[in-house]
Amino acid sequence: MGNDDDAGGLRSVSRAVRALELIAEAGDMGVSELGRKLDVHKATASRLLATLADRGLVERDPFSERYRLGFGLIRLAGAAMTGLDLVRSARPILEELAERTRETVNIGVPSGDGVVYIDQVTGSRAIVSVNWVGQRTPLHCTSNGKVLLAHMDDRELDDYLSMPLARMTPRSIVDPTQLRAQLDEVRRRGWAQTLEELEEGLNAVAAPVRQSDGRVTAALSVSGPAFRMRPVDLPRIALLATESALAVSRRMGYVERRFATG
Amino acid sequence: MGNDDDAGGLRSVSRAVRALELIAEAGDMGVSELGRKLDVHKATASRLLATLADRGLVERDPFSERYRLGFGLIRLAGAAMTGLDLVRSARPILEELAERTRETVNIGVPSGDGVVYIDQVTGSRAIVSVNWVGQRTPLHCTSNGKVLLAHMDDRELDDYLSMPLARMTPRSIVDPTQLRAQLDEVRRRGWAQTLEELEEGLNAVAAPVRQSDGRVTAALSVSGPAFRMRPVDLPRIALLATESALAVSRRMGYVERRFATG
DNA sequence: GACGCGCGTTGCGGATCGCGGAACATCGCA
DNA sequence: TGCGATGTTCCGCGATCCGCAACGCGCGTC
Repeated sequence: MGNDDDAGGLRSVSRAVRALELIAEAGDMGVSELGRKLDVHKATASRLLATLADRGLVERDPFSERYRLGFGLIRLAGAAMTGLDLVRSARPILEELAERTRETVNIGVPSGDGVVYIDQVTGSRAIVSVNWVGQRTPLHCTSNGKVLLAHMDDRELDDYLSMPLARMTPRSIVDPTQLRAQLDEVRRRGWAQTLEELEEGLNAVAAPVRQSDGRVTAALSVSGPAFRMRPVDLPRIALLATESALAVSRRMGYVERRFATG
Repeated sequence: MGNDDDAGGLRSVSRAVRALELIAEAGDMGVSELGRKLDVHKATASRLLATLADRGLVERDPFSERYRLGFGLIRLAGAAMTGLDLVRSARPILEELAERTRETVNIGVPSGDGVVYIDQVTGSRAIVSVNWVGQRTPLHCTSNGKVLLAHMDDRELDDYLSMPLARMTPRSIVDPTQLRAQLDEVRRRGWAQTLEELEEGLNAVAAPVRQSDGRVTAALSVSGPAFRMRPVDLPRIALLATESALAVSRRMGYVERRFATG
């Protein structure tokens, strides 16, 4: 899913990034295997991996001799996160929200045709804490994703809906018309919800985070098990999420307008 | 610090990674500036950044027009972390340790001439939770680092100690002889401590995590404010940390030997 | 043990791709 | 308006990196 082919740009660099993505998807990779997937000679793949390993972006398992993503990436990502003022500004607010709701709080941004979680705070009631940071999930079956879709340009939204929507669970919304109706509601009331649409037993609500120019560039969600986050509970939780999202937006320099619509 | 020059390998790829590291250090960067630091023509830097941006590893601030690290890196790092069995295995144990000590727990691995934290669980008493994941800190003034140094090959250790040790606080150990004595103690009693050597007011203890072959490849630490983690408290906390580290080691396939020394 | 098959790593020569220079557009500033 | 700095695009040439092939290695089979 999301094989964005080979875009333009410097060839080896492009190829290197592609290699990293492939390894990320597969978990690990051998030289010849990478060569086949990149459609290059295995000698080329070998040299590429050697370079990446030299720089610490990949490393080889001592036993299987296969390549995996390396710690260098984690270091770079750490710098990326601290460099992103969004994470910096949002952190304390996410923590407060996690404390108030006692559930897991995530903040995500659009990336490709999905949403990537860039930070997470685990609530005290979370039984098993899955770390979603860095994960990419589909837009149409996550609450964060619905928020982002709801505030997307019409053209982009049309593009997205022109592709078939993946069914992750029986309750995933895969009908574009139905999804559009939901997105209208999201815009109207200011928050989105998902009811076991990504994973069975997992509900969530999300609210938009705005940049200083008012554009929605991120979304903030509270998610938890369906038995604790029943549909009847969601409006209350969503209110807290909306407040927090607004607080983050303010930190990003957003000031509310007094226009009724935006 | 740690400008590892231009190592071998494919040129543009090497250069691209170098560029990412430079941007990580500086926070953000312009085209010409990068060109100067990489010692290439600005046209080259422009193309390089365009390619990286195309692939999502960097992105440009809409206003300042300067480049920053992008979300693509976070996505890759997320995959790297879930791919690393160390993080997977350690997570629940870190959480248990954080709950028992109510302080912040980190796990780190050596990278270059420092230690990189690859995962962290924030304890409930942590006042302000700094996210260290992805950060690189010097070996000689962190408890994790001391553990790693203590179990390093003699040659590597000599190399490290041949360079001057940075003084981060007044209490940093910068005398190689004194540090060696501490490392002996770390090996003997099985855990390391730092007393406000990295940051004033911050104490920590750490214990070694071993791979299946017995080599120490990571370290696990508990850190907190000096007034809660007084020197007299450290042995008790270190005992917990050592137990947890051993539990992680076992999950990695390590079985204790009955030899007195190793 | 010989053989075939797959993996990964090195030389090597030659085509390709990317580098550097230059020109151009833009912006801020005096 | 001129100046300096930044960033992008075009073009020709040459270093670089690719594909080939050969080699070493491990594994299973005949």
